[in-house]
Amino acid sequence: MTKKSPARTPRITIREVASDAGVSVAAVSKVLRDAYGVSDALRAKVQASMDKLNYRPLASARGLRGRTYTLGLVFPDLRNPFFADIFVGVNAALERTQYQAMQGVSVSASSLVEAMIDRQMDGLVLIGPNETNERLNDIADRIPLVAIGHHDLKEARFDTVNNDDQLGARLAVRHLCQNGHKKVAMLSLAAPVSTVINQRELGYRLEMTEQGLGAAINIVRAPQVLRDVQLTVRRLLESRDRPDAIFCWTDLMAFEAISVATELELSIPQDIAIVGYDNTVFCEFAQNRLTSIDQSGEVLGLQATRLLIERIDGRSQSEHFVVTPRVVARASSAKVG
Amino acid sequence: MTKKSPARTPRITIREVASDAGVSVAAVSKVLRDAYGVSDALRAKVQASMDKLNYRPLASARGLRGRTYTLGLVFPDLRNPFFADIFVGVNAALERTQYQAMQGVSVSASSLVEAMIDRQMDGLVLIGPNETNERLNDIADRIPLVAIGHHDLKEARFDTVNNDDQLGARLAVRHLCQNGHKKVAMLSLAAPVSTVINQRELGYRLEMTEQGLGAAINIVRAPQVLRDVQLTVRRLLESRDRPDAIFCWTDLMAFEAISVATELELSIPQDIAIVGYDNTVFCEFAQNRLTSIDQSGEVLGLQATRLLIERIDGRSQSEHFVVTPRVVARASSAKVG
DNA sequence: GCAAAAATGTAGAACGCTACACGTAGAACA
DNA sequence: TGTTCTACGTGTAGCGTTCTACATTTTTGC
Repeated sequence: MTKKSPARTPRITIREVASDAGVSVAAVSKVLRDAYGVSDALRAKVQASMDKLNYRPLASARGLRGRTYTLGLVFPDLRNPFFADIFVGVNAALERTQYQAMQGVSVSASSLVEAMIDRQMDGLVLIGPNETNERLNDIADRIPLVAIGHHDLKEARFDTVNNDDQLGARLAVRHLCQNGHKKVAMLSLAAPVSTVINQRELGYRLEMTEQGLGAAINIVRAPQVLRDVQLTVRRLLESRDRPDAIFCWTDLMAFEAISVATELELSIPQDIAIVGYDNTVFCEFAQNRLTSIDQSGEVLGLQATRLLIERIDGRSQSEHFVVTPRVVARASSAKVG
Repeated sequence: MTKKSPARTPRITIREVASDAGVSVAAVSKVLRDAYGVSDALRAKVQASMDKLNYRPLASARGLRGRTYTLGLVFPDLRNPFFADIFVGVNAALERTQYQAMQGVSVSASSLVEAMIDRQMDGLVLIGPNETNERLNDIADRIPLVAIGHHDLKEARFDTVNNDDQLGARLAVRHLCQNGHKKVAMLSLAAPVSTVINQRELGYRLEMTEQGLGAAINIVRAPQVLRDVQLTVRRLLESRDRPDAIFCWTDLMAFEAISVATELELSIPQDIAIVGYDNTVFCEFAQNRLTSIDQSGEVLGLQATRLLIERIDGRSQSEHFVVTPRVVARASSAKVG
């Protein structure tokens, strides 16, 4: 089955570095790990040899005894450009460390997480995980874990990084109300993909009530499939008592809402105002001009990575970092009347 | 520096499986690798033990002797949803294999590739690599390699998967001409990110000439930065002899072009027609309605993965797979006049 | 100046797996 | 009957690191 592959030049090993520098293998390892008990002279000598031979430690071998200096990022999907922001933050945090991030994508994180554990990741960042608290705790028992976008914190044995989704939703509703929109509907997701949705729906409900619009509360849930979202929005916009604003749980959905509204020749924001969530780069485009809630993905990624490395280094008490979201107002929700 | 981490339950090893099944470690390894010389009875016994103990082989340990069953994907950027299509194809190809894909993102693949080699990836798929043929050959000498979106094939020691970018560009121009647009400009990238650009520019030139529009050839190059693209497009659209169509090298750029045109209150396609490349999901939206060239990312990903696994299994002669692109016409390039 | 403590370096046993080299038993062949 | 194959299992030496335990040297304290 497996034929012989063409011979490849063998790698430089720690042994060769040691012999080149005239020291022991253990000494080189110490330098590598920045461990205790290394004189400046030794370090310099070893560094010189490593540079000269262009030595790079092999992660698998390191992993067998210690760590691999690899972090796993688990994304729920690659389509949403918001995740790119998170990634930028992760990379910023990794700068000047030995760590490297590897991403995986999966709808149900389960099997991917196992695969990452098999591959000796030193720690995991789960983004918007569709998992119960219990399941996450199980994972955390096996590998240092940080979750971005998970709000169920009872006895969490892992760290979390979130924006305040409840507040974000409230800000969206408040902003719409301030601009004269009353019948604010919310476009949400049918399958509760994560606890994030619950928080946003809750925030929406609370703020609507607080604004005295309790009677207008209207949460419409669409499946994640493109076609179905459009159908759902169309039904909403063609309904007898059409809302005058939609708060969409994600920019991506908001763009679809804009699309349907455009097709129905409704004008935005006069006939229907729209607010999204994530403040993706696409919001800026003139054809969208989408008001959105910014949760600074970059900060989320940066903090999550920071916490993860701390955890790998031994911290066992959980920490929970929260970012305050803010409204970025654009034309799609401008004042009317 | 490194504190003691909380004790984690130790992993099940191949030794425990062997002892549970009452066979040798070597036998278990054979079953694991589907190697020659295993009776059905033995296999069944071992499988049962593995299932019972919930055994999972450790990739690092495997990597030290054989392969890790991990493939590395190198993306140039995460923002472009086109890459998500490629990823879908990759995963389809990996179904029912032991392999798992890990992604990394980097503008200059260099250091990421090194990191992936350090981490014992069995092979690499480089997507739209900004690298010379020579450099890619160097990498291919060290690890099985497939490039998606690389056209410089002289003596390539790796496989490539491409759509016919030259043809794609020709189709775009031809389509625009057929719909009555004459002064077709091309919006390209300032820094030649990959050989893909050259091919598309070449196709544009050739087809323009063939259509008798050689005099109207106009390639405008913008840096990859958002703000600069908008500036470049604005300058183009406000110029004395404004083109009546723009062929954009990427959907993402096309959306920006639409944005600027909208701001300038030009109507699409009457004042300016626009065609993109990649046929991203966003093209479908009513606010974009973007005509685009489809290069079926899913097929690209699938084929690349297939080729890579073949190569890991020992093939050393290069193969080059080409997908034929097609025009997906939408309103942004409709017939005028 | 001498003991104790601190600093610096080394040897060598793992880590979990693969793959080579072999051993054995039964089948096929002459 | 003996001989050669083939199929199936096993023993074990690494793969390239880390890390504990220990040996040696230097510094410190008095």
